[in-house]
Amino acid sequence: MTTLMEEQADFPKEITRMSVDFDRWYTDVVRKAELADYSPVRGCMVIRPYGFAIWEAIQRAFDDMIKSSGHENWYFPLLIPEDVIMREAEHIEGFTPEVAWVTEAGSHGKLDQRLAIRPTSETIVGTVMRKYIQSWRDLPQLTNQWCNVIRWELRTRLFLRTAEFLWQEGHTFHASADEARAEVDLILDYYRQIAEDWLALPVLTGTKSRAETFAGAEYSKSIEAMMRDGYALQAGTSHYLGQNFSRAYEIAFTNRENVRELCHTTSWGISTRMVGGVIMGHGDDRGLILPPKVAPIQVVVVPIYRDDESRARVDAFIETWEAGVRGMGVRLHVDRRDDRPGDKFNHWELKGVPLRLEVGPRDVEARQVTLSDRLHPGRDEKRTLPAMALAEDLPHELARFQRELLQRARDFMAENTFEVQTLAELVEHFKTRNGFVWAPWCGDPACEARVTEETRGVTTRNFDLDAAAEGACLVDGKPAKHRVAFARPY
RNA sequence: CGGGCGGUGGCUUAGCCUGGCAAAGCGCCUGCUUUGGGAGCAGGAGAUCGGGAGUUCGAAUCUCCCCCGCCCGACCA
Repeated sequence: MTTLMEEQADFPKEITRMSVDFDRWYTDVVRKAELADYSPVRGCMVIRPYGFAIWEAIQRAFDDMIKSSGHENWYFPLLIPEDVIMREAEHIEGFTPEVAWVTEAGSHGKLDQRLAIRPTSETIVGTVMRKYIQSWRDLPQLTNQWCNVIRWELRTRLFLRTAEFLWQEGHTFHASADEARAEVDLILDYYRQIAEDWLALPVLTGTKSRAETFAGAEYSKSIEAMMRDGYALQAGTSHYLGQNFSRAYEIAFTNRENVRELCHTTSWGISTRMVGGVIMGHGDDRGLILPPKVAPIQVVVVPIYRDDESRARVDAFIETWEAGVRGMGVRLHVDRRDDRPGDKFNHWELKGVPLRLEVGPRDVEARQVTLSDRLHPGRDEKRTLPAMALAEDLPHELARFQRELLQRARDFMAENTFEVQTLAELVEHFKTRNGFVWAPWCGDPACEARVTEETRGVTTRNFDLDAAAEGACLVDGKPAKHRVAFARPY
């Protein structure tokens, strides 16, 4: 009884503990950390400044990457005429269940032709780009747009699956298949870098099975991250579309030999879902843990004082080093609210701020600050740093935190990655735990479907095309073509 | 889209079965006191009880329709 109460007292009272109910933990954290909230519109969310700032950091990082390789930002229309979106059969078949349509408009009344609200833009981009591409000299065209899309999802969750979400969608047009395939790999590696270097989330990179491939693509590749509950999150996809779309939209060019050829195209995207990945990939029972590189606030300062006099002394002390620290590019916030320190500690831990500096009269005396680390929140693990070296030390502490967070996630992924040879072993595994499970697979969609059926929801995530497969398919025993990762997906 | 549950000040909820002045804790505002891990006292503001229709002298409460959310299932490039 006492133990239970003490234990509970040690954790935020406003969020459900992860170990009790992961889904509720997630929703509680998203809302109480002020990342996002529900809206009056079914399945659509409001992204609040603290959550949007994380997305903005991801945007900046990725935008810089693609600009460095010659990609350009465009904007294409939100509304896509029905005849345009319908032209690629396989594509529209895949999307039809989720497309929202505009059928009437203001005083105009019913429209002659329905307009789809973009669920993705391959069709409109192809239709538009067709007129800018005539010669091999016009290629490659490396386009990207940052926008919103609508997919009428039946079950929604904040950030992870919403009816409207924000993303970037890249659409590129190439003269050869090899060049387009290389583009797919380049972008996939950018996505890996965003995940690992910025979000501190290790990922599996590989090719999707036929069943998991984008509608209309020749093949799709993805990055898959592991969440703290062992579920997989597809956090980015890069597709080789072959000539499927250029055939349907007549996107052709005249080559060096004066022969007309169809373009080879790609498309790729990451979305606000990545913010969900950060939350579920790093969080704990106290709330969020944010990677310094994308944290809206990297260091929070909590002044501690007894009276007006000590308050003035503490403030003056903070001012002696605050500008210097900011000058090093550190996103610092001084919490001067008239609340008690304990309140502030819990508040900023819930919001996942990497580092906290506690500054009280004792620190002022010693010309130092007390450092508390979100990865080691215990009272016993606080350290002190000399104030005069803060501008130098804090960037190092943040870099250390970033490394440690990535290592922690890597360790977690390693501890939750397994290997099996048979369907029976795989089914047994998923009865008691989650994680990534590698197994040999013959490539037959029927075998894949069988796994999903017997495990009630486990699917293939991706596989390395170049890796040699050994052994017999876990389902039908035929020679394995791939070593594929299975997991429960979000 | 099917089955189940829920929506009451900013938040968490009680009240609903059995119709009769809308209530508590937290948060918010003011003052005092306090401040090194979620303080205390005093006073105050804040709700057309998710929306609409109906039954009734009277509806948060009963009936019907709709909206939003949660859980389970189906679906998910």
